[in-house]
Amino acid sequence: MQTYPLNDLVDALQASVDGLARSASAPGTPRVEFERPREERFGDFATNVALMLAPVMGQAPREVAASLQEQLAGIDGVAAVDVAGPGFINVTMADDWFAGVLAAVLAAGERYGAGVVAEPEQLHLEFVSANPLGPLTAASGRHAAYGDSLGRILRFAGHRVHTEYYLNDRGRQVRLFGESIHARATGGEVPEDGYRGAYVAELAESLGATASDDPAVLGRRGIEAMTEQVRATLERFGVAYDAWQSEQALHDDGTVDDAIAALREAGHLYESEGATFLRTTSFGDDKDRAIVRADGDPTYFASDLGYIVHKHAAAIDRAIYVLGADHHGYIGRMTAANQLLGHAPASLEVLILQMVHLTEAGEQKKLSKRAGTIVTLDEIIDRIGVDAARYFLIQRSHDQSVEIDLDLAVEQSDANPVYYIQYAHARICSILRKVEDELGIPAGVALEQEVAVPGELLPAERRLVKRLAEYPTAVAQAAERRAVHRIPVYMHELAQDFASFYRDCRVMGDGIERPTTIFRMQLCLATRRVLATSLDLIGVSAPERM
RNA sequence: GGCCCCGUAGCUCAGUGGAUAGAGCGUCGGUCUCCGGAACCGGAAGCGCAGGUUCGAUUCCUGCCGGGGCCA
Repeated sequence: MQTYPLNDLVDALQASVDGLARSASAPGTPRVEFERPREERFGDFATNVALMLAPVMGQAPREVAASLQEQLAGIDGVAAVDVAGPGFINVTMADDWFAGVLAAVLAAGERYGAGVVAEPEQLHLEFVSANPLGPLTAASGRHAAYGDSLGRILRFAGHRVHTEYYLNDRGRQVRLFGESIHARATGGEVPEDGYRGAYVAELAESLGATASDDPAVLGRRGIEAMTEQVRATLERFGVAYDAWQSEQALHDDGTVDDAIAALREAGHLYESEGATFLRTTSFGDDKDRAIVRADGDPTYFASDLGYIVHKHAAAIDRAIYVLGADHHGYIGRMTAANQLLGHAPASLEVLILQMVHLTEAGEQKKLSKRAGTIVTLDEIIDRIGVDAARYFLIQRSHDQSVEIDLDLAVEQSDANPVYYIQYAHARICSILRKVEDELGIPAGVALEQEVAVPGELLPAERRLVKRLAEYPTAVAQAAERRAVHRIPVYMHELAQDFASFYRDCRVMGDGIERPTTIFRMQLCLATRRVLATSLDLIGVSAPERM
């Protein structure tokens, strides 16, 4: 596990806390966490660990804080330690420590903030997996943006991640899809619950479908064509999978049969009214689930069983499913199936994404793929661009529904926070260009110089370095909690801190000595680095000019 | 009827037990001889309701009310 300056500070205090807890034979020891103090004048970092340690020590919080205070004061880089309020410990860092942080960022380069997980896992991450029976919708766009970003974050944090799109390319829907295409080609009636979107007619034409075509064949060909379209949309959206897994292939290669055989062997199956059921209730599901219908046709759930076997064939620690809120009912049967197949409960993790609402002209749009009233991901990208779309779709917690006002996104795109962050990046590039042009100091020269604080740090400089120091923590939180939105929140804060620095601290100009210019260039370089890597974590570009 | 998510500022949302609850948009008022004004500074404005656990609850638990969704 990679550690960074802030980790070192936490570890040092943790050691003191552990020692104190041991000396008092306390049963447990609280975990040290640093946060921002209530007010900046209190110090650079604050911790409430004394408040948590007090009950297990049987002492007053302020007493505990006082004992920790001495030990903290002895740590390298700590300038002052104060106890405040009910027992908060506020720490002020020395300028040298800030220089050390900056040096650490520059030395780590694009790997700064990487490798923060203590126990790396082999992860299988499945997301989107929308039926290829139509174009990707806005909701799929959220899944794509979230899943892809999560994959990037988990990898960056230190996990090994394999991403997959599961393709539902068999079953009743495929037949219906073929019949719908056939109907469009011949001018006949689209089946009762068939697909009516305009794209079906276009598909019929591009496939050259005629009345003599077999609907079943049309369905397969239609799915192939739609899959290619889905793939193209995702590629345009910056989303690439390690693999695409066909449902049909799981049947063709015997994986589904093997899964069923294994479950039968273990005695988890039974027959009822001609159908075969899996005893998912033995692991908490609401009811047992059919896996083979009375007519001998395997259900979708049977395919899911095969897919679980397929995922675990790669010796993974955990399979992560990103599902929509409309699929939360699947959690029970999936977790049960995972355990019936002999895997530990923790080896399957389901993340539920809430819905995406689109509003236009002041009213919420009703979306239905079958009725053909959809807003496609391609349309959204056309209107607001990949960067804004990805940012919009992940900036909220995954268990919060997302609203996109299409009019606002177009007309007031300047108000989009993604531009604010990109602007900070572009502005830094501009400053560095200017310093090179006018003073003849290229970025490379500043990078090679040892970091040295010229004189005393200004508040805006301290704020900016502190924010940079917090980046590894933000990455770790995003990864641990699967909280992709932590990244845009962090980036925005960083961009704000840079804006204040820009206002208060000139990199070049009258009265700015060379050491100051070099130091501030280094600050710019470190900030640009973190902006660029964090933007990349969510698949958004970091432009040098806007 | 059962289950899931949500209720924080006018709006959209951060904040998974600790100090005086934050940001964007909107609003009101300021800042342009200055490295990019797509900017900066400041003001007004908020935890749905009621219990419980705790030294301490926006956060955890229960009930109610309200919004959304899935299943039957």
